Amino acid sequence: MRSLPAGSLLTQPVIDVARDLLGTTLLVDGVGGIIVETEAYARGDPASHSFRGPTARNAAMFGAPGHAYVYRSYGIHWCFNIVAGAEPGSAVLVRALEPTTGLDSMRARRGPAGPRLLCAGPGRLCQALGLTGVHDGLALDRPPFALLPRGSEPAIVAGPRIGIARGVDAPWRFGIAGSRFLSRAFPRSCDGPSGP
DNA sequence: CCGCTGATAATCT
DNA sequence: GATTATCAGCGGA
Repeated sequence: MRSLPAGSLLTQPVIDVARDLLGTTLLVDGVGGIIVETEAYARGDPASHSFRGPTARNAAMFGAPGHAYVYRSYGIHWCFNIVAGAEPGSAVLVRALEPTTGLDSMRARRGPAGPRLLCAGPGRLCQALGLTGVHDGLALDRPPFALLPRGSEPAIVAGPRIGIARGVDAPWRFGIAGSRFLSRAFPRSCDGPSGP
């Protein structure tokens, strides 16, 4: 199953790619769902792993767009990025999916959980889809990966990125407005029933 | 509902 | 030796 050629969408500025990936479907061995939350990490961005230049860990970030950058987080979890952007050293962290396919496989890996928490967060998402370091550097337009185009452009909300110590002012976290599958709510938005 | 804390290991200074 | 793009579990309001 082929989709989303690496040349077109993914070579725009990484901020744009982070927004354009919302609503697309990510599958790993046929298990996955709709991307509902992303974060952009740019070259020259103090929050990015690429900020201090290429290393063994971030090598994939300096490779071709359309490949995976997977790294271990806090010694426990994995985090999955889509290498993208007009410049090398940029990537989009995929933070949450709306699960649509292979829910049983996800529960088998994550344990019994409501659909809302299966892929809500970068660590949970990787556990549910079976993503690990072996996927680091792999191309996303061929198995086990599939990245399927979205239908129409969703309504998007933006806010500061989560869990970082530097670059906290950049509003480079993006989500589908009103999604129940986000890792956290967006601040100061009309997203949700109890808004101002 | 909210906030705090421990777990746990690669990576980098 | 410090830091880290996290999560589950717990306690309190």
